[in-house]
Order: sequence, then C-alpha cells, then structure tokens
Amino acid sequence: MTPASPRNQLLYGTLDLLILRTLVYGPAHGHAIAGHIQRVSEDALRIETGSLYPALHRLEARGWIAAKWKTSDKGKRARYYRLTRTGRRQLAVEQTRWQQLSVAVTRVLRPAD
Amino acid sequence: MTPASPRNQLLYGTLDLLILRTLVYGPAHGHAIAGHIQRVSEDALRIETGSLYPALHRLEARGWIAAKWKTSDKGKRARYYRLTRTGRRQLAVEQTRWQQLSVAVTRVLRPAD
DNA sequence: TTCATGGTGTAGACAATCTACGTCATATGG
DNA sequence: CCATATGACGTAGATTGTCTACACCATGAA
Repeated sequence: MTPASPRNQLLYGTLDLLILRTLVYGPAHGHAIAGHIQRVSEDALRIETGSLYPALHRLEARGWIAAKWKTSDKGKRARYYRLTRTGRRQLAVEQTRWQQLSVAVTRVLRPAD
Repeated sequence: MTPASPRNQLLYGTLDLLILRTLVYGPAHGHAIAGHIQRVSEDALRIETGSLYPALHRLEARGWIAAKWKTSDKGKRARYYRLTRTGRRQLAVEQTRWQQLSVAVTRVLRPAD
C-alpha cells in the first residue's frame, strides 16, 4: 500500500555524476559508494537502494563503469566498480553540465536590485 | 515517429522554482515567463512548450499561482499568472532546497586534496 | 534460534520532461 | 484574397529516473 509518494527526489539527474565522481578515488562497491556520498554531503544526499543499483547497472551498460565480483577475506561477496576511460570522459561532461545548470539557475534566482 | 529521445532534460526539478521566481516581478503569461528565463539564463535554459504549460497547470492546481485571461488591446488573448501567497512560501521552500542540493553536490565534486 | 548488519537485487508506482503535434488570431506581403 | 509568419495556448504519448517496498543470502553476536 501507499506505493510511491516520492518526496525525496532531490537527486534527479545528479546521481550518475555523483557515482562517477566517487569512483575517481578508486574501485568501490555499491554500498560503499552510497555511504561515501552520504558522508561527504554531510547527510544531505541519501541514495536509496532502489536508486543505487539501477544506476550502477545503467552506468555499466553504458560502459562508463566496469564491475567485478570480489570475495573479501571472510566470504563477503561484493561487486566492485571501477571508472572506465569513457567513464572518466563522461564525468567531465556531466561536471560541465552541472556547472552550467548551477550558474544558469543562480542567474535566474538572483534577486532583483 | 521518433517519439521522445530526451537529451535536453537539464531542467528536471528546477522548473517550478524558476517559474515561481520569475513571477516575483509581477504577473506574466506563459510565453513571457519562458522568454524571461531564457534571457536571464543567457540561453542556457530553454523551456519547451510541452514542459511549460503542464508546469503552469500543475502550479495552478497546487494553488501556488493563479491565472486570469486577459485580452490586451488588439484582441490578443493570453493567460496571466500571478504568484499567490502560498506560492511565495513555496518559492522560499524550493529556493532552500535548491541551495541545499547545490551545496551538497559541490561538496561531493570538490577535488580531493 | 533469533536478530542485526552488510550487501545485492527487483517490481511497480509515479512524476517531470521532452518531442511532435494541433488550434486560433493577428499581421504582413504578394 | 491568399499564403505565411508569429504569438499564444494546449495535449498526447514516450521515456526516464527516482522512490518505496520488498526479497535474498551470509556473517556474527546475543
């Protein structure tokens, strides 16, 4: 019941960028990526699993990240993602796009003198 | 054919905010609102009619803007929108939300030292 | 045994945007 | 008189991304 009622969709359009940016620090698995983004943003950005994994699969399908199963020490299986070369290019593209959007919106919001 | 293929959806989530902000200057009709946003953003933000009018209806349905048909001088009929009191409150809410998102994303993007 | 935690995942609902149309009226040029 | 451009409003349908709400499996602790 009460199926969706989304009140938390601030992320729209920025999630791919955030994930790509996080992977610059090196390969990481999904949970760790989400945790990193949440910590660095000081809890402002929280990625739900229903957004996280589809996003990772999407990015992988587009060739921007690549995955490998790894079993660390105590049989803990996790899927580690790394940034590909084209992923790095895509990161630059999305960073620019974000910058442009940010500047443009700020211009519109600027109070009239 | 070739129905959607959306490559231009930078606006996602910000359109309501932009419209509300524009109406602070006084009532305006749809076309003029879109034109204002495009000019002030220096052509970075272009609102398609298929986004504009649904957004206006949406905002009106929520009571954030109110509309009135006006026929100016030479039989030019246009629908003028004005910001309501609750719309002004909503503008503040969305401005804050944008600010928070902007800060949070910037934190994540900040290059590692 | 039960429970918490860490990790991956899917199904389905929902909202917002886009492209591609269409309408109507006025003005302009031939 | 007719065609065409322009200004203005609008809808239909597709696509996409995010969300909530689940499920699964393994480990470790009570």
